[in-house]
Amino acid sequence: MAAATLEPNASRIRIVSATHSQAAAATTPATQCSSCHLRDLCLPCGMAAPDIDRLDSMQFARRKVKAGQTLYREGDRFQFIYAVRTGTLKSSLMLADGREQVSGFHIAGELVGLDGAAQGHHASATMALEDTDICAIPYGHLTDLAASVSGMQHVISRLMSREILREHSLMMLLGSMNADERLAAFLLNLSQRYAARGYSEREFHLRMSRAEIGSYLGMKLETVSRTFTAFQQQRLLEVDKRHIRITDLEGLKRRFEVRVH
Amino acid sequence: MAAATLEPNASRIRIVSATHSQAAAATTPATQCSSCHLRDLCLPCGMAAPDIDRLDSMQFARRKVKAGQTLYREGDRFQFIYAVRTGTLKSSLMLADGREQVSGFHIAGELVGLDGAAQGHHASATMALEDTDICAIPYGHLTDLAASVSGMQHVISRLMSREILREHSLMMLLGSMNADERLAAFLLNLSQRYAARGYSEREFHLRMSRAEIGSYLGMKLETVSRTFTAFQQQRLLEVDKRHIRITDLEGLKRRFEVRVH
DNA sequence: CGAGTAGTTGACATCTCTCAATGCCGGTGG
DNA sequence: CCACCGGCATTGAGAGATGTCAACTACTCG
Repeated sequence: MAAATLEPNASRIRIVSATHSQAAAATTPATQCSSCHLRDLCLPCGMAAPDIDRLDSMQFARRKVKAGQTLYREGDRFQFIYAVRTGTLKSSLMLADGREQVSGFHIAGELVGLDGAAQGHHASATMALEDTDICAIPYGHLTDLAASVSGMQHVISRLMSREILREHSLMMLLGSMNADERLAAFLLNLSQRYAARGYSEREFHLRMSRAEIGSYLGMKLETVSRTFTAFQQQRLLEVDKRHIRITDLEGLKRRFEVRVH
Repeated sequence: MAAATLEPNASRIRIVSATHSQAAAATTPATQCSSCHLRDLCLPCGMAAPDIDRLDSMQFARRKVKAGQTLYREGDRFQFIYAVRTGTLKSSLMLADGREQVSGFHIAGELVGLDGAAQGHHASATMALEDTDICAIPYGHLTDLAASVSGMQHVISRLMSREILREHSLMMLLGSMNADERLAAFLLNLSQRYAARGYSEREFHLRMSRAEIGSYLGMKLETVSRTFTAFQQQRLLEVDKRHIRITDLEGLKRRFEVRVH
């Protein structure tokens, strides 16, 4: 439903900024990892300096994705993985009957699109929730590089394995937690990710709707909304639409006693 | 709970067959991929003949795991991935309060343990549901090989990406399906996997308890049981404890119109 | 100003869980 | 050999959580 209403919007936007077409070369200047402020979070994370230099030789294309525009759709050929520079994306899968399952939200420094490596085409669709800036990393070049630079092989596996872990904890959440625990886990996860990027861990702005949060957490938007107000009444949060202030971080953590490592 | 009652059992067994200790070298003769009857499903799947020959040079150790015994535990050092030769395994994660979330069941020709690659230790535990025979594949050797054999790099990424896809569909299942759809999806998935191995797609024996199925599908064992009887009343299945006969495969598919393709 | 979108809230329906009783089976020990 | 026990599965009744439907508000965009 959300997808159905948003797609026309996406194409409207595409007409305005027609240069940003799917899978096209960059319109903005290329970028080097070594000088990127996200280098400690993103692709080069954990790499040795000489290996990062090799990455620089690849000159990743930059691209802007407007709010509501899709980066790739389910079934699109897998050519790139994408590093988020600024902004927020969501990935989602579709059931035949139109039900949407949001499989992830991605913020600055995170990598998107690895799900395509198995079959050569993307298994999910990814859309910008706000105006977003990305690096497009040609996957083929990356694996070529891995053949010559021994450390690179490890980097790729680590990226994928990290993705597997991420999905593990989502499965945990969906499989064995109730609504309170799910929302608490979600907010704490976001909080940590913002904190790692130097933003406040207690106060942030959600870029996604209640329906999108609900889909991600396996619950309906009304339940998300009710859980937000419940948390507010328990003095864990202050909520004003999409603006969140965590007033009792410890209390929130107590809701969600997961030992996800 | 399941884990707590089964662990002592595992160690009892270990005393009896003391040679099969965690992460130890094989006690059974090593095996070559090229002559394995599972080669088209397992690790070498999709590889060129010369590359498979390179695999053979690694001489994977074989190991037996008795029913109830664990292959690795959460937190164990990640050294091997394991290929199932015969038998069935389950992987699971634990919440701090003891709730278990089964994250997968693995049968012949499937690979287990890749979740450890990100952090160097396993994020889940894996246990045999029946007497099981595996190949232990040293992950370090595999990545070394990837550095010299260009095709191998691709194989590893494909394996991991496949794991990501598998978890995607589980997320879909947990996030947006009801009890009927979940159980139908589970049975159809099993059916397909057995069919791919030359077994009947309509009749098979479940190696896991109702509680384990329930944990995997995010529902309670009673609900699993009730759903089985409902399917039986609708003439979709014949169920006798763990023996399943699918009498209306198409009808079952209609329950679960997922386009996970 | 009017239409559309997002969010909140209430009332009620439905689904799944919880607790409890029972049956079945295989293994063990008298 | 049989009685007993423990584990697994099934079933019922009732509770509780979440979903559904609908009304209402606030806000944005044209």
